[in-house]
Amino acid sequence: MSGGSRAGTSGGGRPGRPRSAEADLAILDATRTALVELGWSKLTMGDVAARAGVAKTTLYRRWTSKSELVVDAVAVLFDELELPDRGSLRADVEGVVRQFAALLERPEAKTSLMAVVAESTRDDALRGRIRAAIVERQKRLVLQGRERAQARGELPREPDPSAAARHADLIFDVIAGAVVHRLLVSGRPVDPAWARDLTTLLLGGLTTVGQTP
Amino acid sequence: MSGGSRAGTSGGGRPGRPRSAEADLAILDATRTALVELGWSKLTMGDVAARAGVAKTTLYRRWTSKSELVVDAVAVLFDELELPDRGSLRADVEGVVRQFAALLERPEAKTSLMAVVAESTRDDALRGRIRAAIVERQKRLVLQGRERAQARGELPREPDPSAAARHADLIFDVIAGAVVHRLLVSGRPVDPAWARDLTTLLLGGLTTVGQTP
Amino acid sequence: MSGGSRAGTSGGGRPGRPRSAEADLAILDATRTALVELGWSKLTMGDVAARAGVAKTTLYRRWTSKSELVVDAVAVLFDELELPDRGSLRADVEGVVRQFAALLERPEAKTSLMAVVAESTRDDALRGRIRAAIVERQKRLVLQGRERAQARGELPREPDPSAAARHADLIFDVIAGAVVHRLLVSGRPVDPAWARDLTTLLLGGLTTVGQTP
Amino acid sequence: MSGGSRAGTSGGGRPGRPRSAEADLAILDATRTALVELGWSKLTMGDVAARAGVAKTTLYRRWTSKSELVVDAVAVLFDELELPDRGSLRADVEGVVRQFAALLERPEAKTSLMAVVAESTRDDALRGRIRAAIVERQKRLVLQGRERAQARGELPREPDPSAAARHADLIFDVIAGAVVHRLLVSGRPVDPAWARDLTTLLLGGLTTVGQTP
DNA sequence: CCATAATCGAGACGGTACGTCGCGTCTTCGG
DNA sequence: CCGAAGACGCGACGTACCGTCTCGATTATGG
Repeated sequence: MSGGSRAGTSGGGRPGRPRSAEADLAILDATRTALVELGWSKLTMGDVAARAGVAKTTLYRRWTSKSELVVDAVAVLFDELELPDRGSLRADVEGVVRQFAALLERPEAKTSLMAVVAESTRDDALRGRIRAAIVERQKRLVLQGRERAQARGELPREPDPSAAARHADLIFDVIAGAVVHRLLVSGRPVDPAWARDLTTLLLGGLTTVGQTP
Repeated sequence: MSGGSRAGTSGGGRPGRPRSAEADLAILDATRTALVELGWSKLTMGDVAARAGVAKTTLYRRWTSKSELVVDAVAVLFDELELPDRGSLRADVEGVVRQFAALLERPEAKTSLMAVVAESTRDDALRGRIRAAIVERQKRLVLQGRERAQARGELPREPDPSAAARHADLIFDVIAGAVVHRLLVSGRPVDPAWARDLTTLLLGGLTTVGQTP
Repeated sequence: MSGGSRAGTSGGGRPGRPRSAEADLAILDATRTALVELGWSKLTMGDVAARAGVAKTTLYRRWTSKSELVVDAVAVLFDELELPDRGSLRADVEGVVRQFAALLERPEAKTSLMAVVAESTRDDALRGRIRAAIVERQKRLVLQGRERAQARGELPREPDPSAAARHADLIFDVIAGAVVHRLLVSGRPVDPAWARDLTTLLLGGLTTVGQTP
Repeated sequence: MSGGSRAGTSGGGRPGRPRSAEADLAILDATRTALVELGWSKLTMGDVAARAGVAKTTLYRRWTSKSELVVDAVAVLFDELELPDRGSLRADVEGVVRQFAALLERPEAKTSLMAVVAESTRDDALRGRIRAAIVERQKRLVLQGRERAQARGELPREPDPSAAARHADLIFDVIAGAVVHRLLVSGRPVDPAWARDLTTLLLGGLTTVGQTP
């Protein structure tokens, strides 16, 4: 979780005292709590360490920067994303929209997501971490929704895989981007009416896009 | 510009030495330069002041935080946005998409925009400043494009003004959101093909949305 | 008072608006008040100006530094020093001791005297101002006391004027120095017993010194 | 030395990295050097830190104000004070006078002593620090001189201990006060003639005072 | 009766230093 | 080797005063 580099628990193990797994959890918990309380810019490594009842050293041994720590702390929220089958493409799309919105309205996510994205414009490693921990988890829903719609016959199967990827990327950027923009830039809620309108726009556009290779 | 709080042209001018207009310009210039060089997180108030040949106090007298300063410094970039009439709704939409993208690929904008949005999740005054200085300037293009399309007869005139506003907001969130997400989150360029695809999706969806009040 | 450089009121007077005499008094008053409240190190020029209801410019036009201002503000306290004839050398000496002490126990004086002396170790102009405004006023009492004692026949007249000056200087340094040291360094009060003891010591020593030219 | 608050030699030493003793010495050295170069009022904490090759925080961790730092830095000068037995009371007294004077003519001392005394009029903790670090070291010489004179039979032993203390305090205030006043207020040197005159006055007065309980 | 000129208040200006905060590293001790 | 504790060098923060400089508005004298 923290870096994917833990030695396996079995098989000898390296010498010396092993790292405390409790510490990891305590730190990530503390990070989320502090994010809600303080927001991104007031959050400090020292404060997180203190809340977690852990020394700063322990923290830096696992995460080298605030950004990486926050990405990992927030990532778990995106594990909750799931796409229950609602029976129709329209219902599924609307479900995705609302799940994205629900997640982004949680203060931990709202406060930190834009901030780490901003940081990542100058830090490729961070960008990779964000993609792996967050973006791909979101994208999975879009892909899953398309798969179902195709199984239902609501959408044709795209024979060209690269075109298929292009379309999925576009849909994803539109859904995620529109929701984020609505919430954080326009500063207005994602209410049912707006979710429905966005869905309608997407469904209307989907066919058109599909037809123009 | 700096605060919108000048005493106004009438009256007799308030007592004391007036603020230096040169300083304002020098500071905003210095801010943009420093943003390009250092990025948001390495940018410091003291550095900006030094570059502008100005005392730190002069800077704090006008802007109370880095965020506000950067918003004002970046705002002028968004004044350049214009919508030349390209003859058709499709061409105009694509033009808007590419202008947004071109702006967001400038390092001053890319680095700072997400950061100030992140800050604004905890600061309503900042949110307002962003809206006034940046968002409204972008939205204007969308409104102007619709107006032209209606004049050309490509789009029907929406009789209900609140529905009209809702639709315009949606279109704006989709365009701006998708472009931002593509560039900063997905980390891929807004090339002509993608711009065309997004435009196709929007045009396909526009009619659908319009029909469902 | 402020600089001794005013052109005489009569005989033309220079052009332009004359300086406000009220301002001078208000400033010196404000200085004393602020000294009592804040002490030397917390006293600021801006604060004095504000208390006096005067612009900083007005203040700097008259005094170039905090030290000079404070010397002038405190000087008037030393004008009150007087030596009523108490009928005997012993009584007069004790009177001088107690007057010095009474003055130095006033907070304006206590706080500022040592401070300006400290400043004067690096500033000859200030040293001169202190001597003229404060030290000479104190010394006058010692000279006057000796004069009376000589008139009474309690002390012989010293024929050599330079020896006379030397002795007076010594006595003065001893009285003033001992009182200051007692109050500010040792931090103990100049009570009647101590004043009597010092006087006794001085009277005992006076004859001895006088005899060794 | 730095604050007298070390945990003591017993126990086990408190947790965490211990404070650097080198830093303490470097800071006090730097303070003395800077005092000579700049004087009290131009001395800044930042400058001292830089000279000592130390961070400002390290400095503030040990001393909370310029005054306290300077007291500790100057205190070591007063450790050098010693009273070699010169064979007679007169010679010993004159020795004390000249040692005080020699010390006060060193620029570190001259510049700072009055300043910290001035500060101490508003700060009891500082006053205590001054007394412990400086005044008591001086006073020791006076007590030692009296002891020797009594051993030699030049002075009677005072049976009443409180009267003995009172007399010693008086002598000390007179010597130290007179020397300080001569040097810093009157601004004249403590030359041999003046030292002899002061000594004569003291010796003449000593007997008198002793006789009046 | 106006021109000249120094004053006044106000407050912005370029600076310097402040004392604090957070960073990320290091040094200690104990487990 | 880990972990807590905490000192360390560093760099930025935002504030306080400094002493100077415009401003417009007074208030004198002198032509």
